Amino acid sequence: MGCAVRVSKQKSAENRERILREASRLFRERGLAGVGVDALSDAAGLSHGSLYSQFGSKDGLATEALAHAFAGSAEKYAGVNDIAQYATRYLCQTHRDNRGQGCMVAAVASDIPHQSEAVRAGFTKGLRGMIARVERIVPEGEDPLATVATLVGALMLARAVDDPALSEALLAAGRARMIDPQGD
Amino acid sequence: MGCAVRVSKQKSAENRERILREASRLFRERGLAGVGVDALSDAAGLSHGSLYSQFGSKDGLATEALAHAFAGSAEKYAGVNDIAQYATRYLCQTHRDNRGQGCMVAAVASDIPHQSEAVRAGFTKGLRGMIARVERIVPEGEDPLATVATLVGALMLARAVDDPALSEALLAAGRARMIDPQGD
DNA sequence: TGTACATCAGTGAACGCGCGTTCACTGATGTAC
DNA sequence: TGTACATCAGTGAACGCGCGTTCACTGATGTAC
Repeated sequence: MGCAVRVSKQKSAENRERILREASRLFRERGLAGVGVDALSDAAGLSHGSLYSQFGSKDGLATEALAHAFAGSAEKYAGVNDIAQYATRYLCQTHRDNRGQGCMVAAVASDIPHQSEAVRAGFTKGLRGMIARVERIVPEGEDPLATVATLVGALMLARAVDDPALSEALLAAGRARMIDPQGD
Repeated sequence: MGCAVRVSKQKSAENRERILREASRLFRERGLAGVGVDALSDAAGLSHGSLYSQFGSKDGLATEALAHAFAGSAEKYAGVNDIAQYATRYLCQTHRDNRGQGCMVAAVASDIPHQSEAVRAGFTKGLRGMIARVERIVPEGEDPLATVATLVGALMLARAVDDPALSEALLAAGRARMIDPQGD
């Protein structure tokens, strides 16, 4: 029955890609500590040993899964060229409700202080990417760091609260701040 | 040797208070999933059984520890009556580096979607408290929800990144946005 | 006030479970000739 | 092109460990008389 065997280079690369795709989804959905190696390997249809063969440790996989997710975000927001469009796309119900395909920064930010150096470094690199993207489209004189903080904070809080009205209000407040920074 | 015995009502109330104080510190320092019941009871100098006697479950303790921390924050910020002072106190290195005594919202925000109904409800209540405090001191026309999102987001990201310069820049950007919302 | 006894905060051994990791093994792939 | 063999991606059993929770028990506290 389904015995372990050597696998072609192409198949192996496909497996690696699939592990990263599923891991970056699961980590965003449940947090870095919230997914075990069995859940990770099951989602990719492999045994947990294959995961060690490819990545060495759960931490190694987490580091690469972060990079994988950040690469996806870079692609997704590449064509966005004004801050209103960015905020509309970032602070919407779809993004709020689909953690698994969304922003890794907002998904794991408060886990990061408890992670390894490698993971923290990967997170920092990904956040810098987001900052650079925002920097290009932010109005003259606005600090892109404050804009990113508002985007990330509003999305995280909208996901955390148990009141749908407050959740929507948080998203709306963030969008309004981007589009009309003076308030009403 | 140190046998289990009944304890006076006063002693029991002191124990309860000490558990809550240590639990709300540890949860903020290491996250809700990052502290086990043994660590929690050890920190209070009791056995883990006493914790179940007082709170029923880890989740029950977490719910009360959240409320305890939020009550502390309410007291701490009660006397703050302009947004510049609030931001200066909230977005500083001391607050960033002392998670255990700081804002519970920023400490556990991205853990919350994975918690029980009771914990989410407690978090939402605490966040509403923070919003109400900010609402009173925010300039006319500014949305307090956006202000809170910026404060929380900036603090969380400042804690997450591994580059001290970027961390300080995130805090400074948040402060500047509060004090001079037009940017430079 | 003094005595008898029920209460219950706290103890500590034990539970089943899932965690991350190790390791001897498999056998088709890929390579050397 | 055909044959012999080393490589190594993936398998699955096993590991020690810490998790959250249960439970029979203890004995000073607090109460009823």
